Amino acid sequence: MSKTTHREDHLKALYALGHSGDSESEWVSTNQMATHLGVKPPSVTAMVHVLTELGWAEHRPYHGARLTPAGEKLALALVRKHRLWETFLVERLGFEWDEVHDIAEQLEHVDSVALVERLDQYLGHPDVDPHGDPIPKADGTFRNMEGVMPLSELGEFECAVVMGVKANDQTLSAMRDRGLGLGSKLTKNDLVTLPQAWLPQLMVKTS
Amino acid sequence: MSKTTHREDHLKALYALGHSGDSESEWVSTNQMATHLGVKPPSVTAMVHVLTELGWAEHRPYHGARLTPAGEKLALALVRKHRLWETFLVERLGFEWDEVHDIAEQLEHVDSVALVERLDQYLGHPDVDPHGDPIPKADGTFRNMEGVMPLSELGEFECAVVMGVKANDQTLSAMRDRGLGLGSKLTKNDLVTLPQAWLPQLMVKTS
DNA sequence: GGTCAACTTTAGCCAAGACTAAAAAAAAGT
DNA sequence: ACTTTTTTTTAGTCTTGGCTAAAGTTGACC
Ligand SMILES: [Mn+2]
Ligand SMILES: [Mn+2]
Ligand SMILES: [Mn+2]
Ligand SMILES: [Mn+2]
Repeated sequence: MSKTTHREDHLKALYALGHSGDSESEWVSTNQMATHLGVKPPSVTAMVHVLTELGWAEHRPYHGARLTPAGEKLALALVRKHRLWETFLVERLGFEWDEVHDIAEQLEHVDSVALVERLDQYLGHPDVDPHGDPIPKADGTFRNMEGVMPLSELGEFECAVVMGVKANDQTLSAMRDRGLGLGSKLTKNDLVTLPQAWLPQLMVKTS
Repeated sequence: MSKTTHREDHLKALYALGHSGDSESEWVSTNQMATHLGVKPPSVTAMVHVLTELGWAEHRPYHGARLTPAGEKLALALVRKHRLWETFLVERLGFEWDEVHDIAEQLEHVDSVALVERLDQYLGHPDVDPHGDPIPKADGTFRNMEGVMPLSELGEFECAVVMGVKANDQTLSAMRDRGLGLGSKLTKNDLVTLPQAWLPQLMVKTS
């Protein structure tokens, strides 16, 4: 990878791991980063030092790292590109939702502001990507996602609609085989029928 | 750049420089490669050794390098990707023909066979890119381009049609300002009116 | 054929990012 | 509180692809 691509992957990892909860940006441990990126901890320490030097992250030794506001802005731009490309691949090229992540992982590093903005326009300024994840706008704002929660945390309900899904490609493929997709309607009965592992992965809204 | 991207750029350079004439693949000098790629000659020598080791090029020291059949196949796949992306950028995203080369230079390195084939289908299997250059098919065959020659080599003619153009972005932009594009009709008068430097760059066919 | 200029390769160095092994710090257990 | 385990950092090495400077080769020109 280019120097830039490398830094971008670490920024994205910091962003993804720091926002896994609903709370503010959390401190992310070196081990978490290493696991997420598929490298060894010393490599992460080195890159965190670089990001700190660039003003994109701050580092408390033996405690963790997190993005600065500047780093967060860059990370959001990457997430925006990733999700726009995924949308293009599914909406225009006819890929399935379990086939696009790895390709978007490469496309997100193409450097051209004009390209991102034209792509966004071409796709009609979509709000969410094929997995129901919100696409940040150019200014970094998000679509409001309130009322959406994991199926596992839903209490009493009559009917729920799938608004998104947090799963790897293999699980996404299996869900597709069962006819699950964005907009699918679920009933109480599905709580028992579906694989239990999927319940926290299916993001739903009552209807 | 990634290891792969680097090798690919050298393969493309060998291809481009080795096919500049109409003849078979020619030996390409180290200096030519270095100039083309914007690096110093020793760097080229090193990469040529790597490509030779991989069976993609052959090297006659102090004489030059050229692609093997295996290397040529890989180079053609890259040219295919580059030109398909350029076509997408112009036809679908509305870029001008002088804005797409640098972006395609990045997109061509995205690694996914399925992506290239779906893109080709999405674009309706185009024969030529926005600059009139033929797009190799998946099997490596080309559209026949006979009858096309530089305007400077055209003898007597009544009317010629622009079939392609060999120019950098700056020149392409200037041509666009003059209303020139693929399909533009030229008359004898243009031989005097147009900038003389453009005559060998405008590929035309008599009509 | 000898000389010289141009080109190419080799030799040796640097930067970036990976790794392993060892040291240091923090957390956990008793 | 003291020991032990886990996590993180540092130290040192490897790979890849840049570079400059020096040496080698080719070929052109007398
Ligand atoms: Mn990536
Ligand atoms: Mn997604
Ligand atoms: Mn390229
Ligand atoms: Mn082109």
